[in-house]
Amino acid sequence: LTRIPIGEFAQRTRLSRKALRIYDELNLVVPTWVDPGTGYRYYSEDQVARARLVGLLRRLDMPLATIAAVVDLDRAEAAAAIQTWWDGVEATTAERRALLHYLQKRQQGEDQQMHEIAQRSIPGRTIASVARHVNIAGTETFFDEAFRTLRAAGPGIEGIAGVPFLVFYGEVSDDSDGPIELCRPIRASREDLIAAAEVQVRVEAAHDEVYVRLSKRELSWPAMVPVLDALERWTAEHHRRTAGTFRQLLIADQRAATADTLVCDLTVPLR
Amino acid sequence: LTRIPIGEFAQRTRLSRKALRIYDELNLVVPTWVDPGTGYRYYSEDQVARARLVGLLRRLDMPLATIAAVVDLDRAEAAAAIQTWWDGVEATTAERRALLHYLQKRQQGEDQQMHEIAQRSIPGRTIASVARHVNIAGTETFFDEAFRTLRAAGPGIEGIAGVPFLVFYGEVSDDSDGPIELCRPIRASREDLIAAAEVQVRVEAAHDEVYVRLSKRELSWPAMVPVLDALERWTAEHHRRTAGTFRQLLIADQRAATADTLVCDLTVPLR
DNA sequence: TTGCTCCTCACGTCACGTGAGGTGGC
DNA sequence: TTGCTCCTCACGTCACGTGAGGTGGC
Repeated sequence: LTRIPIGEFAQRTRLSRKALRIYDELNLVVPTWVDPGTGYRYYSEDQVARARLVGLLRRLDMPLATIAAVVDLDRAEAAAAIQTWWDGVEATTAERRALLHYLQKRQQGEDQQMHEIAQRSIPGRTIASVARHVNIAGTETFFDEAFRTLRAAGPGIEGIAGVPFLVFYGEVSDDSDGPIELCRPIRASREDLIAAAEVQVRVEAAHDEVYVRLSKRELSWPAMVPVLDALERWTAEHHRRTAGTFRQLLIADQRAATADTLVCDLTVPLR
Repeated sequence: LTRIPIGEFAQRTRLSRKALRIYDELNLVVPTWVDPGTGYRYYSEDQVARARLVGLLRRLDMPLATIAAVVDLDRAEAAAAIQTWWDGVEATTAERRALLHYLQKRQQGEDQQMHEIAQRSIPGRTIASVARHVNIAGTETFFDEAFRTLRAAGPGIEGIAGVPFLVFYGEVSDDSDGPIELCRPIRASREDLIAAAEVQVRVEAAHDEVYVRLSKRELSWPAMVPVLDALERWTAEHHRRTAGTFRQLLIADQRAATADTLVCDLTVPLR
């Protein structure tokens, strides 16, 4: 039945008053009693442990939203949730580290050309596509849905004229949703298609493209940066210029693939 | 003499327009020509590389201020600056990792009592002190200056009655400056002191304190959290209550110490 | 009664994303 | 002339720090 005012509670938990007020608002650490007249917050002794845990997780830089989920789980579940979150942090750090090593090697002039880059001609063709704005979390779902939509609307197996591909028109990341398009080259004319509002049909002109074949592992974001740089360099060295954003030709099922399976051609169209 | 508008430049560098406008404002990547009538930004071919480097460093999560410093250095210096920055990132990650392991062990009930905690009585005494608000970066300087101030104003060697100590009244971190106080127990009365505006003299009442002896390594921030928790637990188990914030008794010179030298008593006063 | 603690706005931080509302260029 | 690109505000994000201006409690 101790009634601890916010200042003392802040000292005991090594949190700031401001932080405590925010945690109150977010229902993370709610004072056991608030004076209705003055708005003064009073905490109890047994809230110290919870507040400290929150503070400790913040020191790990865990977002408050994640903390809110974690602190209401039981021991074992909480431990698992924390571990899962931290694995993500370590994975991100590993990717950054890899990108740093690439940068350092490049700065030293070690132009490690690990990828075999080539050029090929793409004939003019008709393309059926489904486009949408998605962020990273939504790509998987988009992919499934778009594929189903195209299959339902499409001209059937005999009308398919090539490997499906994704076009990325803007940046797709954690906190930004770029326009993305799933495309399928077809033999059919517009009339063969079952009407579906989402499906667009257009004719793509003949053009050249540079490409490189990538494994599932190399398809993650930071890992792709050096590859795109290499494609650009190759293009410049061959006195060509790129036209538009890059594409991913889906040459194998990603779901069934291991990290080293070659699943995709990364492609940039040329003028 | 290519005149690339912002949209095309954004595509080629895989940066957003918004980002490019910000980099322009910060003089990080400035368009070679801006139409004075319309404000349209036009970039040139040779800016692509610089813009890409900025984008790559941003992917590593380097702050724009650091990037601004890095991109204007030559190869070798830039490489060194990047490495220094990254070392800091890795150090922070290592500290977080250590704190996580502490948390995980604690949750599993493994109450690893690595530190020997004890209690002792402090007699009432007179204290001369210098206080200031500092953030992490300023502590070193504060320490030097405060020590010199105290020595200049103080009663001389024969008047000193104990080890100097630091009191932390608030949180001291990267982006917050807490009030911090360097204290020196003295035998002298107020009259013995040379007047110095910054120096305060006060009488501290007799009290008990819990303490633990720490090495230089254990004195870093996240590493201290478990130790403070342990002091709190010890206090509760012995049916005492803490009074105020913690202190660091400076029992050895930190500068000359190796990571394992015991340099400090971490102390919490009791009621 | 005097300080001290507490309260609630409100603004700044950092690097952008996302409209709104408007104009220039092909 | 119609779209498309570009422009400049302005607000939101995240977890607070830092006053300002005001009131309650011992």
